[in-house]
Amino acid sequence: MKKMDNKNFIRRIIEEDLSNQKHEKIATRFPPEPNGLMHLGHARAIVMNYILSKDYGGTFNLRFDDTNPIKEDVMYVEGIKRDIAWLGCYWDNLYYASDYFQEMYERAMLLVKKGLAYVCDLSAEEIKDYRGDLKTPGKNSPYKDRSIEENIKLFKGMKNGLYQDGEKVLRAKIDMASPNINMRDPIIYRIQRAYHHNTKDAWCIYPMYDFAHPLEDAIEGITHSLCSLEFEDHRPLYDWFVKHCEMENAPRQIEFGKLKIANEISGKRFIRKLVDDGVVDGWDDPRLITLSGLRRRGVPPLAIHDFIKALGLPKSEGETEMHMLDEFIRHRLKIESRRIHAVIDPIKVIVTNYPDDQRETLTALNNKENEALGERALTFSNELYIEREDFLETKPNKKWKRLSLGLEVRLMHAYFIKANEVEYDENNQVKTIYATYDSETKSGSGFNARKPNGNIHFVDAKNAKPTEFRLYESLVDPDYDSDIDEEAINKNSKIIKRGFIEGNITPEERESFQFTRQGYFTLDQDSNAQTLVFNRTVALRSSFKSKR
RNA sequence: UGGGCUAUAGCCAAGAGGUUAAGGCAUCGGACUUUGACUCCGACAUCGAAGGUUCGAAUCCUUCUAGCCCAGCCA
Repeated sequence: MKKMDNKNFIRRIIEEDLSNQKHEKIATRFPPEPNGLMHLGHARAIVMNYILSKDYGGTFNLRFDDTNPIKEDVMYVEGIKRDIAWLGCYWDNLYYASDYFQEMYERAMLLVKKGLAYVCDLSAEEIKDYRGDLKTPGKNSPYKDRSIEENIKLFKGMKNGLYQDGEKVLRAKIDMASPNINMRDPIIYRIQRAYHHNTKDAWCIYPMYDFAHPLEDAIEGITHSLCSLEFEDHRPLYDWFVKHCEMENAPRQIEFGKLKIANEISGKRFIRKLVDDGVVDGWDDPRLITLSGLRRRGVPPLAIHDFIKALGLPKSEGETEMHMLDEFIRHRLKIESRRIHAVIDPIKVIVTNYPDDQRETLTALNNKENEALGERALTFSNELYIEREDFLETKPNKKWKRLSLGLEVRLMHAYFIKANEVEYDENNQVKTIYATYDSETKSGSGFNARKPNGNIHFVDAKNAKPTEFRLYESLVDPDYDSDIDEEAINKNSKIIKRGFIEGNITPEERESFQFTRQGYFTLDQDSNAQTLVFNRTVALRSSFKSKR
């Protein structure tokens, strides 16, 4: 796969700003609200803000937008930091919106003193009524004309806890008839007595996003403030606050399309329900596209970077197929992982002409495309396991390049074996294959007198590690074509198989392997001394089905 | 039907009046192969529609059509 890194309109803007000397260096930020964990969709914003700052020699801040204490929790602060660090997007500065509460209050007071903000006593419901709707203009609040002095006193009172929650709000004085509803005297501060994870009980008023966000950006000297499309009609307000609050730096808000993945669940509320109902095994379930889920599944962070870069930063909103990420994952794992044998669904093979008390050790390269990964010892005896799907009693067609009765295949890194007889179990399933091997055909010997009917992998049954394989399929039924809801959940999205890997392999923590001919798998934290547990990260591509 | 956006192949996405309309994923051929993998070669679009401007339009104009977002004291 060739590399690609799409140019995008934001790069163009940045390059212009740099060449015009509008900015000497740029500053970006990722501003999550700590009310849930990050998923692949957020990765676009995280990676792009990070990459852009690095590519143009600027800075990248991580800033928690913690302006609503009733929804937020330190637990998410820690989780988000961990996930972003895992992605390798190291921040130059870590800030919290709450660091700026005092300055925000002062700037809001400035607005009051300039006659650009007022305290409104309308109830939440009345404010909604006065706001009008999409087609009808709003009406002015009866409190809009209070004197500046009164507003100063009232706003101070709000801050000092003189009023009940919800009793008053501070509003910007803009235009109740604006076709842009965001400009209809938006609320700047609300009264909310809630314990804040950072500021504790210092404040009983909290700023609203539309007011807080531009100030946060301006205070940090952010030059390019990227956000998603739904904030496009908030931009006039963003600019209004920067201007009227007399901020020194005027950041530019630029909107891009959110990254949506087809057939995946990303709503925080939905994920939480799946976690609570036990449909998935926590926020880090490998079937989820949360960053923690992807990590547990074994996705290399750089594959996510590759994916994000390939997608670019468009203004259109489509749904990207998961296949695309899969390909970037394989590409990253291909070189960096050891390639070993694992039999996921075993059938026993008895090699009748190999002495029962004999065992030999063969050597195999761990990755022929990356010899730095060294080699390993692989054992061979008269009892082996091969993959159930690698055997059919009679060759079904000329394309069949696996084992059948009377045919010879090469066991990779070992010998040719020929299947002679099968034994069935009570369910009429093949239980044991009796085969003979040919000592002339040892791998590496240069034997080429006969061509085998294919090459398959195996594990020495006398030296095999019991392993649980967790094979994941889409959590969402691919055939479900209406909007994703609970009906769409694929109940068989997690398939557990029990088999073996080579006995001489000792995986490292979270090591990713290529199990030859099958796919990439990563050691799961549920592994223990008796049984290894592997998550399938992604299967190898296969043209087998389409050729059959 | 108020305002703000979007529309290029099955899926993403470059493209800024003159290019054979990049590239990736997927698909389909073929070569190679001790992974039916990898790799390599090859195939695969007239740009939402209709008009217009121009010697020349995916790019400019007009009118349509379709989809998304906005009426939280959420972000």
